[in-house]
Amino acid sequence: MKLATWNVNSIRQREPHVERWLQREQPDALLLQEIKCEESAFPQARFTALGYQCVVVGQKSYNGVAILTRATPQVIHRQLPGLPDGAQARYVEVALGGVTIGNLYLPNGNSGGDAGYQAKLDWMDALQARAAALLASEQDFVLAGDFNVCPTAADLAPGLLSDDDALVRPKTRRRFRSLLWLGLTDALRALHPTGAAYTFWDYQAGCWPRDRGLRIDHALLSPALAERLLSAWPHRAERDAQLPSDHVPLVVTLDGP
DNA sequence: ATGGCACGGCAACCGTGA
Repeated sequence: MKLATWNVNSIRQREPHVERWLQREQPDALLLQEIKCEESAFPQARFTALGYQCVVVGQKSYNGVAILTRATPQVIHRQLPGLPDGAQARYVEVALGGVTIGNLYLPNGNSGGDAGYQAKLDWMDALQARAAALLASEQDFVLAGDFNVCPTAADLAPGLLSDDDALVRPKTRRRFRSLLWLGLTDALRALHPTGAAYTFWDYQAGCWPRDRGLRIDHALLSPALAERLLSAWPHRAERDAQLPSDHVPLVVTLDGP
């Protein structure tokens, strides 16, 4: 099974990139974040022409997530349980081939002052509760997407962010660690315990040519799935495309169908 | 030491991103 997560920073701008990548890589599931449109504006026909079905949770202008799959998925949730009604379009969960797949776009937390940061922490608490419920149900599952968390100092270029940035603040990192302590496996770090493995480079200040990036896109695996883990790595070459997203795909392969 | 960008949106800059 081959899965990938990719924050595309507008699907309408990145549709050709996604189409090329799908044709070349043929994943079983592609999790998209920041589609930045409502479901009616999602270029679904382009992907169905390539043999992919789309589950889209969108909103105008901001956020938005989608899951593209070759087989027919069962939709489980269209928003993260435990959040207020009318929440932003940041979560979609499906079942596919015996695996529950949660696709998430966690709030950045740097806008909106203290309340904005608290909303990020609340979102992480709801994610923790969802992970605990999935573990209790003994399903195989993966929670993947743009977490907007640099888990450790190895996950950002030195000096790139200040200590009070919402991506690295202690409460942010503590909540990410809590997910791991539940028994989830950070797929990339399980196979590549040290060193940089960035998934994002800012458009500004020559970050990409100087390789000053962040590892903020992650895939967390339930225990039985972690035992099937074969590979996990960012597709850095996508950052060199014409008019690229500022994120690249994180690709995970698992033994078995 | 610091810094230069991109996207959507009832339409001229602004909120947001990270």
